[in-house]
Amino acid sequence: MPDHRSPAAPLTIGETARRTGLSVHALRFYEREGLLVGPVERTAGGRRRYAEADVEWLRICVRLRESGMPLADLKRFTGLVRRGPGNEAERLELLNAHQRRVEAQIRALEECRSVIAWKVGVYADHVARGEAEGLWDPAGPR
Amino acid sequence: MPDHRSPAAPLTIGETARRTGLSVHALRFYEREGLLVGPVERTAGGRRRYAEADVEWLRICVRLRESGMPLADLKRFTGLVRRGPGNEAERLELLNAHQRRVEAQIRALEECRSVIAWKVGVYADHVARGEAEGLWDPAGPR
DNA sequence: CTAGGAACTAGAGCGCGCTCTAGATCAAGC
DNA sequence: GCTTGATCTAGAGCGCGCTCTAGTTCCTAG
Repeated sequence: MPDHRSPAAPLTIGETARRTGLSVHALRFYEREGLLVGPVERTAGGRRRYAEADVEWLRICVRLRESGMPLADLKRFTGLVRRGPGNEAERLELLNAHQRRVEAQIRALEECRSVIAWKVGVYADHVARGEAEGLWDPAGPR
Repeated sequence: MPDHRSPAAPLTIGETARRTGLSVHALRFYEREGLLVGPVERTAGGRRRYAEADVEWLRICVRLRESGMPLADLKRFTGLVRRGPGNEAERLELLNAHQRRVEAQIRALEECRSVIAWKVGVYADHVARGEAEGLWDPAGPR
């Protein structure tokens, strides 16, 4: 079965920035830091040309970063991937650990949310009462 | 046996740190930054004595911080509270805005979680297959 | 009285993750 | 050729939120 998709024209750094949500600066920074699996291609004039695979990898990086993975861990993970097949178990372990952290984060945020919601309730009540009665409790809620 | 509850014996900075989860350093820092509603009491010798109300306020601060509120916003909120009754609507607005951000954060994290879960699935599959067959796809998943 | 730990102040320092600068080069359109 | 804007490199700088230092003072126990 033939592949209908075009051979994915390489992207400039600007286009890659737009597609990943990273800044151009950040893209160069990530590269310097070794957060890309393979070396990025260059034009004769020295400009970077990103392949689709690079963009996909970067999108995963963005997710990992968004969810709080430190650059150091991301670097470790990238290193494993760069070293090629054979260490999938290790990669899995790393991702699993991160996943657990993400879940903990979500739980923590949900708790915060409920505390804030309670506080919002207190104020909403207070405001409603105030508007109704034009009277504030001098020792009201903080 | 001393009563840790009622007339709420004032707490040392160390005890307050333990109860709020903030460091002693952070407590002093917060005070300098004007993140406390009222001035903290002092002993004759100049040591801080925190009241229960301070601890409660700090616990809210911790939740707000944990959920990503910048110190600057926290400071604004504290300012409103310090100015006393009359600006509850403004406080409510601030908290509501933050609540929306928290919800957005949770949604974002949940999306990350699902991306990561997918990736974990890919690897888990890979590892299982590899253990079963002792064979790795040279162009396997990143 | 003495020792040891907790707390005090003012201010410097730090870790993270970019972000920005400077000065040069490249590439596309007129 | 010239202009304009994107990109290049190496490295400095920054914003945030604490954290740590130095040198001193307080307080409690023995």
